Amino acid sequence: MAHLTNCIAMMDEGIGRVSQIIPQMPALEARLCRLMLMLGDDIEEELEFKLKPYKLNHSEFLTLMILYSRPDGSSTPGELCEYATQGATNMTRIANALVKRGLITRGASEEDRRRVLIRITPAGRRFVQKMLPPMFPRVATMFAGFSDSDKRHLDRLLRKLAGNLGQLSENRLP
Amino acid sequence: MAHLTNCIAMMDEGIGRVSQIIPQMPALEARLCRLMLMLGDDIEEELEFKLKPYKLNHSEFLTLMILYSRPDGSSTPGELCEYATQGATNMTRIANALVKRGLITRGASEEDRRRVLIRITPAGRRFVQKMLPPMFPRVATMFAGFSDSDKRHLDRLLRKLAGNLGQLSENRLP
DNA sequence: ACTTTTTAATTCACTGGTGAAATATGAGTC
DNA sequence: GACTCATATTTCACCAGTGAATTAAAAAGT
Repeated sequence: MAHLTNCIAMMDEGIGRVSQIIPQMPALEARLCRLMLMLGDDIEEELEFKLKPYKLNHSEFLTLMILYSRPDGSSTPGELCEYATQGATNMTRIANALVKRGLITRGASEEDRRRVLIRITPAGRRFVQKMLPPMFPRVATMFAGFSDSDKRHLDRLLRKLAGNLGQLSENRLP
Repeated sequence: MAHLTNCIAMMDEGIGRVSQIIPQMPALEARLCRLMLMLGDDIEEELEFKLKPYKLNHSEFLTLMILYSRPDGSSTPGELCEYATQGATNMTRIANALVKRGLITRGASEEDRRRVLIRITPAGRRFVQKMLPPMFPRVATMFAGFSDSDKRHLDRLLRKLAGNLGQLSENRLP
């Protein structure tokens, strides 16, 4: 049997038993939470698998895609940290790796000399255009059997969840 | 504005622009995929935040919870790897950490002497019972504003997605 | 104008997690 | 019953990511 299915079955039983011992637990919500975590991990694994032939990891890929999606193909480490949800430390490493492969360039900013300007190269663009299409079939397969309304529903529910999570994370910072 | 919301807005724009350049991209599916990844990361972050006061990380917590949820409170490293989706190497480290804190015990199995028997201690059970309830409010808040039907729908869609992902990961192993 | 504070990026030391090899036991087979 | 083969765990060397300190430049306060 598929590993994921197996884990989910085990999780269902486990949460069932725990909520018998501790009845005030929000069992349904905890289940949804665990499901989101498991699926997130599994999608990440799937993604890393598809990236392996290109010798990229998730965060390098994401960084490159953000640059690719920019009208001017450029950004700064700080901004990339924000959108790739990475620490500045790690962004330094990511940029090092991508520069070494000639997919991006790094140069000093003219206006603000503390800043570094990161720009995707023509080679970087070609690389993205070559590697992206082979990933499409598997992405499409992930949602096989989903009707249009299923997809819309899922999108709506996930964004709603995102709103709540956003509030939670704001409450914990200050 | 909340970081997550910001990232999602940026992702929407980015995918929009990329799918103009590469129209055969399954844009809606890619969006759902990215949403799942972002939310998964964010929920993980939220979880780790709640675990920090107890000096546990996600995988240690999950391992402890699996043991707690077992009728006999015991398992083996191999089985825990399977259900916590961890490599054997890391399970050794996790077990070391939990043994050192007196939350589990590790002993040789009688029947099969290759195996190691891991068992939650009374102290481990007390620890779980003390740390779990304070997490409930935030879990409940995650799904604030979700009707019962929303939750059922989300559960159904996530399990459907899990089924598809299970197939994908089977196809890539052999 | 000059000191203080803030912001951007990097470096360093560390934690968490992985793959490959080592160790040890059990199972199958001739 | 010795000989492969498979299974369970651990050890070792490495990769990815983080927090704290560092460097450098800009902005704000006086």
